[in-house]
Amino acid sequence: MTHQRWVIYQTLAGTDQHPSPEEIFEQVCQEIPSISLATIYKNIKTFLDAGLLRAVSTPHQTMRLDANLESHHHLVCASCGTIFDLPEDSVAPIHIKKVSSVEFRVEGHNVNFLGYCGQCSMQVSVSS
Amino acid sequence: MTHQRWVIYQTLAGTDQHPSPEEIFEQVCQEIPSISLATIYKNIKTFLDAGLLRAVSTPHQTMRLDANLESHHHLVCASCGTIFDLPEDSVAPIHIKKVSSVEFRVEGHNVNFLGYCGQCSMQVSVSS
DNA sequence: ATAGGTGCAAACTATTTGCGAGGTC
DNA sequence: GACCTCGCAAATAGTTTGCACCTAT
Repeated sequence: MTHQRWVIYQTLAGTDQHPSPEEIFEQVCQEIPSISLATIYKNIKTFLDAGLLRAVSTPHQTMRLDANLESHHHLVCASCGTIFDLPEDSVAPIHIKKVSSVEFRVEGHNVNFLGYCGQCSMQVSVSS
Repeated sequence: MTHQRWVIYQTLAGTDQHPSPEEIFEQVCQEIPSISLATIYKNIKTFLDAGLLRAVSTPHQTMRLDANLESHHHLVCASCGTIFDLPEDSVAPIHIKKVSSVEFRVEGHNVNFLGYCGQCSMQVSVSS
């Protein structure tokens, strides 16, 4: 809608990198030197809410630790943030068919299933 | 080695939750009321370095955004943090065989392959 | 005219660091 | 005794918010 919103979105859409808010800020600054970092954040939030954008990692506001060193996967509740373990054998084996163009040495992988836990699932159903 | 380190580790190992540093702190506080949050963080770092502990989400120090709304996966470099996209069809279809005991409504999933990108791969080889 | 967006500065939250005191081997 | 760890407090990084002004419809 506004010029700055447009430029921010173009910057995000026009890259295959996965920029941080700070990086967006620096890029947009070249077009709109007067822009403020707060505007970047506010717009990112708007885009996220609108579903035009996704954050790459699972959305914990803080670090989450795991002393279970065996390979396993996670169920992450999008609402309350609770993480449940999922034993590796609950999921069919995973392997990359071909690593397109990128040179990359894979050491491990981890699947995050995003969804709603029993509790939140109910609350959402009730409140909607 | 020290008492506090022992208690912190026991707390981490003795839960199937995925606690935040803050939560660890509160738990350990009940045994060692004089402990400081900085000690928790220092020990977590020690454990992470030693490989006794893992952080659940991919380790960006900051939010990473993605305007590509199609389902796809990520290659995350453990060294430099760069994220590469991997088209969904590069990976065999994923599905949960059975959701063990947990009630959970899955809405989506995402695979993160952790490893080393071409650049960092070389540097590691050279420096080691 | 009105709703919503912007920029600034201040507030917050999560995490890290420096340093002197104290515990461990 | 040397070295590492602890606890405190201050510093830093990332993100959010309040507010007054401005702009598009």
